[in-house]
Amino acid sequence: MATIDDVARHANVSTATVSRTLSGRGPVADATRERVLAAADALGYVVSSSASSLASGRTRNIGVLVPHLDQWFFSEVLTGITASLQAADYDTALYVISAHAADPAARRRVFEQSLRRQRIDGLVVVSIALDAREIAQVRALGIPVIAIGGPDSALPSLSVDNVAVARMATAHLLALGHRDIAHIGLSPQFEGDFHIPSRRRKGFEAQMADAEYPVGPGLFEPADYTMEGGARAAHRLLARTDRPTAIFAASDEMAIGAILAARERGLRVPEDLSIVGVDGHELGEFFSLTTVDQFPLRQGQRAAAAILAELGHAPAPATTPLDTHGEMPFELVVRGSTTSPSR
Amino acid sequence: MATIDDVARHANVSTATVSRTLSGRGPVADATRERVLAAADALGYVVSSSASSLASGRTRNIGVLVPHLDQWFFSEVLTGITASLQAADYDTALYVISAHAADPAARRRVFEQSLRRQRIDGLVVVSIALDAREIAQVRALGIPVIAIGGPDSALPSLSVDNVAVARMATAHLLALGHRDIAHIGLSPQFEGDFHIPSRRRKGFEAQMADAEYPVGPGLFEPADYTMEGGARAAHRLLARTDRPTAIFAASDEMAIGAILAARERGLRVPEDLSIVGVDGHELGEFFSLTTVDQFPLRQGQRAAAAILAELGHAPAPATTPLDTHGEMPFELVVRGSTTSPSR
DNA sequence: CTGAAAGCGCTTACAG
DNA sequence: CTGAAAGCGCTTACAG
Repeated sequence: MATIDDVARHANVSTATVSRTLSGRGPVADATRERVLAAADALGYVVSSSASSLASGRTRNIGVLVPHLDQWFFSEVLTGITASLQAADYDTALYVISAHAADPAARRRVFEQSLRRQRIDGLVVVSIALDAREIAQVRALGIPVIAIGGPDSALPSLSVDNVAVARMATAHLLALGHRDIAHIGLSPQFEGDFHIPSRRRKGFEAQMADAEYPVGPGLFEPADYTMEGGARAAHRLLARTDRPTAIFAASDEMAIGAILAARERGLRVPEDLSIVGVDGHELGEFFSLTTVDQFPLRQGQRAAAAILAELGHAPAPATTPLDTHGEMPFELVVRGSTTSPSR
Repeated sequence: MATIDDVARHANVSTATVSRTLSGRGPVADATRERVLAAADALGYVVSSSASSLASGRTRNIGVLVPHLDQWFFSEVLTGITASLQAADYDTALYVISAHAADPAARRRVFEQSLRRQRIDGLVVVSIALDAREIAQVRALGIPVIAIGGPDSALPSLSVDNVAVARMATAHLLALGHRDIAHIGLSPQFEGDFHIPSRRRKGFEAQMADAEYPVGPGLFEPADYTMEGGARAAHRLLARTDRPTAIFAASDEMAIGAILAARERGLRVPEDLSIVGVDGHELGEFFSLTTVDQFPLRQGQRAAAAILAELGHAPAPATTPLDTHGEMPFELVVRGSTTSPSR
C-alpha cells in the first residue's frame, strides 16, 4: 500500500502538504493541490486510518449500541444511522449488547473495554436503558453521545414522546367509540433494559383515565415485542368472556400478531376487533394496520446528523442540540384495522 | 486517559513489558505481570486501538458487508458474526452497500475508500454478488475474506448448497404426491446482485425434471423476498384456473406471505395448498411453516470463526479452510404447511 | 503557501 | 525475563 511518503515524493512536496491537501485542512496552492491529487490518484493512495487517528485524535468512526438486530425498528434505525454516516464518510462500529440479565460479563466488557479503546468519535445508543454506572462510563468517554428512545435517559436523546404516541393511538380508538380497550405491552421483566414500553403503557392509561374509562383489570397483557408474543397476548385477551373491542399494541409486530390471532379465532378485524400498533412497520400496509408511525429511519438519520454536527460536520440541525432532548415527529396512519365497535 | 507510559511508571517497568503483559505476546515474570496488571487496573488503562494498530498492523476489527438489514436472514447472520467477534474481543465494522443500480457511487466508495483505510483485519461479505472489479479490489486488500452465500463466488465462501436445498424442499413436496408445484423466486432484475436465488430455482427445476414432472409454464413467479411480495406472487399463482397444489418459496418470508395469501382466498393450508420455504425463520413455528432450515446464525458464527482462525485465533475449524468453499448444513423441518394434495 | 520536525501511543526486534 | 530505541504513518503547530 502506498504511504503518504510515496505520494509526497511523487508530487515533489512534503508530507505536510499532502496531508493538508487530502484533508482539506490548511491552505494549499491550486497548482500544488492538482499535483498532489494526481499523485495520490496514480498511486491509489488512501490514508491509513490508524495513523491518521493516532496523529489527529479523530477516527471517523461512530459506535452504535443496539440490543438486537432482529426487530424491524432496530434494523430500520441502524439503516438510517449507517446511511447518514456513510454519506459523511464515516464508518460504523456495531456493538450488540445483551440485556443485563443475559450475559452481564459480555455487557460489562463493552463498556469497560471495547468502547474505551478510542476507536470511535461518537456513540449512538439505541433503545437501551443504561444503568447509572454505564451512563457514567459512557460520559467518561468524552465523546458526543446520543440516545434514541429517551427522554428519561440521563443522556442527550432523541425520541418520540412515547406518552403522547400512546395517547394518540388510544384517543383514536376512543374517538371511534371504543371503551373496552386492552393494551399489549412489554413484560415487566424487561423493564430494566427498556424504558419506552412503560411510557407507552402510561400514555394509554392516562388517556383512558382522561376519558373517564379507566382500564379494567386484565386489560393489560405483557408480551415480548414479537409477532408471536403479540398473538399469544391477544389470544389471552380474546378468550375472555368480556373480551375487549379494541387492542392497542405497543409495537406493530405485536399488533400484527394480534390481527393474526383474531383471524384464527374467527373474529373479523376491524368489525369484531379494532387494532392499533406503533412504529410504521413495513408490513403495516400489507396487514392494513392502523398505527402511529414514528419514522425510525429518520430517527437514525437524525441521531447520526446530531453526532456529526457535534463533531463539526454538516449543517448542525438547530432542532437537535445535543444538550437537550430532541422530540421526533410521529403520525397516526389510519388503515383498515380500526373502526367503530359493533356492540 | 491513561497511557502505557503511565502504567509503566506506576508498575516500575518499561512500556515494552507493559505491552508484553497486556498482549500476552512475549515472556513476563509472574511477579512482574502481577504488578503490571495491578497498575493497569488501578489506572483503568485500556490500550489505544489506533496506536496499537499502527504499531502492530493489527486492528482487531472485522468488516462486514451486507446488502440490507431489514431481512431476517441478514440480521441473523450479522448477529452470529458480531457475537462470535465480540467473544474473541474483536469489533465489527458494518458496511451496508446498496445494489449496483441503486447508488453506484456510494457502492464504489466503499470498495475504493472505506475498505482500503486499513481499518479492518478481515472481511465477511454477506449474500452479495460482487462484480469482477470488486472482487479484485477485495483481494487486493490482502486480508482474509469470506463470503456467505457462495459458492459461485470467486471468493472463499461458506454456504449451504442452494441447489440441494431447493431439491430437498421440492422432493418433500413430490414425495407427498404433488405434481403441480410452483416456485416463487427472485425477480431477474436483482440477479446481478445476488446469486443464491437462481441456484434455488435451478435446484427446483432439476428435481422436477428428475421426477419427470417438468415445470409447467407460469409456475415460476418472481418476487422481492418480502412477505408482501410473496403474497402477491402467490395471489397470481392461485388465481390461475389450473392453480398449483403446492408452492416452494425461496425464502420463509415469501412462504409466509403465500400462506397469508392463500388464507385470504379462502384456501386451507395445507389441505388446499402446501407451502415450503427456506431459512428457518423465527416465525416459522408461529405460522406452522414447513421449511428447509439453513441456520443463518450458525453461518455467521462460522464465518467469523473462519476469519479469526485465519488470523491465528481460536481452534481453526478444520472444516472451514478459507481456501475452499465450506458447505453448511441444512435440514428439512416439517411442520403443518405441507401435506398430500387433495386432488 | 510550504516544509522540517516533533509527537501521537503503541509494538517489536535486538541486545543483554 | 527486561529495557532502550526504532519505527508504524500520519497531523500539526511553528517558522519562514
